[in-house]
Amino acid sequence: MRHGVLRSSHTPQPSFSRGQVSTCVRVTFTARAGHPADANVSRRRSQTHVLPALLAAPATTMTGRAEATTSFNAILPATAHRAGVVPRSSATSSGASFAGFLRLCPRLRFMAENRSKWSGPNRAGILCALHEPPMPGQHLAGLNPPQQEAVETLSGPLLVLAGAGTGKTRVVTCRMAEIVSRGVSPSAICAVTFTNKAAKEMKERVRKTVRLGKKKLQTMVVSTFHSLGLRILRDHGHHLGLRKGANIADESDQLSIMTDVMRESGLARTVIRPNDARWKVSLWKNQGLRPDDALESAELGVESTLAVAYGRYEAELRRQGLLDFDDLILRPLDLFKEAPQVLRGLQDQWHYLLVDEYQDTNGCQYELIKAIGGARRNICCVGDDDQSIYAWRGADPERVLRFTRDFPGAVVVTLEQNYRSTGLILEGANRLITTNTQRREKKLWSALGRGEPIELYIAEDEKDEVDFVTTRAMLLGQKEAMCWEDCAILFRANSQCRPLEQALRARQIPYKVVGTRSFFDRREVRDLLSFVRLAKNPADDAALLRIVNVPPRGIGKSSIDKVLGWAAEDRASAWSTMKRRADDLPARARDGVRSLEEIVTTIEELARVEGVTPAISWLTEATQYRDHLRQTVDDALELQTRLTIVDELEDTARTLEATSGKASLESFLDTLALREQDFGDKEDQSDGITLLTMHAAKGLEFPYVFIVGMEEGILPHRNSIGSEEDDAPDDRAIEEERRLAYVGVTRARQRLFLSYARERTRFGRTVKRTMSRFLEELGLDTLHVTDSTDDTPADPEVGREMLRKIRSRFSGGGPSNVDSETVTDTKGAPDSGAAAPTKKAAWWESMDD
DNA sequence: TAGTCCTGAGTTTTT
DNA sequence: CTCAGGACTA
Ligand SMILES: Nc1ncnc2c1ncn2[C@@H]1O[C@H](COP(=O)(O)OP(=O)(O)OP(=O)(O)O)[C@@H](O)[C@H]1O
Repeated sequence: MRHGVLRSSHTPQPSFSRGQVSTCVRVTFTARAGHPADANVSRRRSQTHVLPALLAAPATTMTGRAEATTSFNAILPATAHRAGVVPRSSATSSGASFAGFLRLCPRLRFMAENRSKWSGPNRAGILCALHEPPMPGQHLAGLNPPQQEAVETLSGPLLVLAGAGTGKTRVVTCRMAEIVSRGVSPSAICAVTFTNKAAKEMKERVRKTVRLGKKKLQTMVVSTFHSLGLRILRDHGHHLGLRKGANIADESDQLSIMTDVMRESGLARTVIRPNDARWKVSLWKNQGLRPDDALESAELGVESTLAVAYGRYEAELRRQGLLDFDDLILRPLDLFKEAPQVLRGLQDQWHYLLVDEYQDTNGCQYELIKAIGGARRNICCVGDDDQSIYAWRGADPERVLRFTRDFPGAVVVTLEQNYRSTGLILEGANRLITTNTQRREKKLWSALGRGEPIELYIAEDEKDEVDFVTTRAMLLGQKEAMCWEDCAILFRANSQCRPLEQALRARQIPYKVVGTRSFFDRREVRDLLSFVRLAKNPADDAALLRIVNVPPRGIGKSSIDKVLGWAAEDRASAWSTMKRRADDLPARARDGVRSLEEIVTTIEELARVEGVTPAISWLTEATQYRDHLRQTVDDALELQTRLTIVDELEDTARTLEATSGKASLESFLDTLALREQDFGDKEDQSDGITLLTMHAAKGLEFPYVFIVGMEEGILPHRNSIGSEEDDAPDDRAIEEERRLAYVGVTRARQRLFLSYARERTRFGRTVKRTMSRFLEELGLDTLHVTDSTDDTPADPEVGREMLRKIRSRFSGGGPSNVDSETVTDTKGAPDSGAAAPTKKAAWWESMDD
């Protein structure tokens, strides 16, 4: 078959989007041999490139089933080898390498999974190879010998220590399946992960692996550490004197409480910013240091004053019946001391504990798990010291290496085969990580062939960089039939996300953002939830203060101060005091208190009787929150955004109750506080490119990965580099950054695109940037580099550089020309606009257009 | 009490 | 540059 250009002749739907192509898009496959540009394309494509293109054609043009199967059978082994995906010896249509090969073909996978009409003999085989593991009940079949050993080691401490993509998580899920298949009740299993995303992913994998009904399955605990801690506190917190309605303090509550206690402790915000103070206190808590311990270990001066403030902070939280995130881990430990019978109960309940990403557990989390493991010590941890990226939060990168000391007699299993990435990606990752000195040496190899080289794009500026990403992504959609959902864009900091979103939106490429906290941190959400919090826990002064006069109801600053004064005298909560002594306030304020009281009690009643959804709807009505917004927000677009946020909050309640039945205010607030549920009603995880930080990406994988901002100052982050005057750069910090880069790189299965910008506009100033040291360490000479200005190596001569810039502005594509390949194809398939996949722009996205 | 204007600080990563 | 929070005035 000749190479050619895929051109959609009917709907502008050149890219392939799962779930959208129920009817075949007609694609003409035009051979373009002889075109001057083709020589270039062919040469470049002679590696794996050709493969997806070939597969894309039959998938869209074929109608007959027989044709489909024969074509696949004919093409697969040969092409696979030619493409370098599978070594010749294993390039057959059966066995593990076939599976590996299939995983690299999103299009094929899509067909096998979604086109029920296609039922050729290979379908079962393909599905079998793709699904994880092959079929429910056959979980052992998809494992290599060391994995099997780990899965079958069912008693005593077990550590799986292995590099990225070696199937550690698969071990965890299959081990759970194995436990269940031996007749153990799923309720005896508790699996813990670090992030919501990972927990969700694991639940999904378990669901596919275990042969169990939904009911039974739900008795199995698969959750994050924090949600596990909260569960324990909710069930048994009364032993600690924990108030029934204890609320979870969000970041801004923590901040305002911290600001208060700092003032009381005589700690000026110029000395240490409240946010930094909060951060430091959180670190103490994560290390398991109580206020006394902190005071003892603190250096004299600011730190010891802060330790005092820490004590007050804790007291204040307790007074208001609040828990901060760290308490969710810390307080269960107190509980176990206070009420050993509770611990014994848990030990009896969970006979099997599993911890994913063990390298990220901090001191307290370790204690928690160890305690629940008890004498049975039936703890299975999987991890990779090279992927430890949470030291800043109290995790100890060496903890995973200490496992055998912490749990004497532990079985340790190591895995060496990487099933995720193609060779060149893996080699780069290995080169990068071996630069670290503090690490355990590991073997890591891949049988997936060399694959494509890692690509590096050197952009002119930040705009050029995002242009590159979107252009390249569209191209991959057109040429390689990339599903949007097979693609992810990774970045170091959340702030890098916005520009990407804008660019994607401009091209109408669908996307989804993972874990951005922006929804929950919106003022509208926090306001409305504060009413709910108050309804649940009248002692929650933080919540009261936020909404006491929102929307304005005549309770001004002086009234509030009065109430706070009385409350302090009586040692009572602000809300109860306010209600009790409303008559001592000015008439307007008194009326305000009465109406607030009415609102709060009604929320509670409504929620109790009818559920959260009506309670929230009623709340927005009763407070006339929407009208309030209409009055205070002038900008029409901004208003629209905020109104939609209110809608989305209602939808969130609705979604929660639709999936798990009538909910209590508590479970609603908890779910939101722990960010366990996506915001709004988008349970229908629409297809789209995934945008997420490298931290959030840990444990996930994508065939196509972009990593942006490969610059000194971003990755490694400048706070980790150490200041210029500082002679001793912080090696530990740099090594963590390097591990972070390693995590990012190892998310990619098939293609990896790195990029950085030569200059960036920050705070209105244009700043020159330099390439990340990690690029050098990955092996710059192995990267396929494309420069924004030219493909020839950068010329130091300034004049010529400028000339090039000018020239590129006039050459049709604008300054954002990607590599020659791109240009060629854009000509072939005239910009058909963004792919069809329509994504209704989510509410929060319309904000900054 | 509520709205407007101005200053100054901000960019790490998660629950 | 942009947004948030503080000071100031009606
Ligand atoms: N024995 C196996 N045969 C074929 N594929 C496998 C095998 N084990 C795991 N895989 C596949 O390899 C990929 C990586 O597996 P998994 O996510 O479990 O790795 P991991 O070690 O947890 O990675 P990370 O360290 O990045 O979290 C997955 O796509 C998984 O399906």
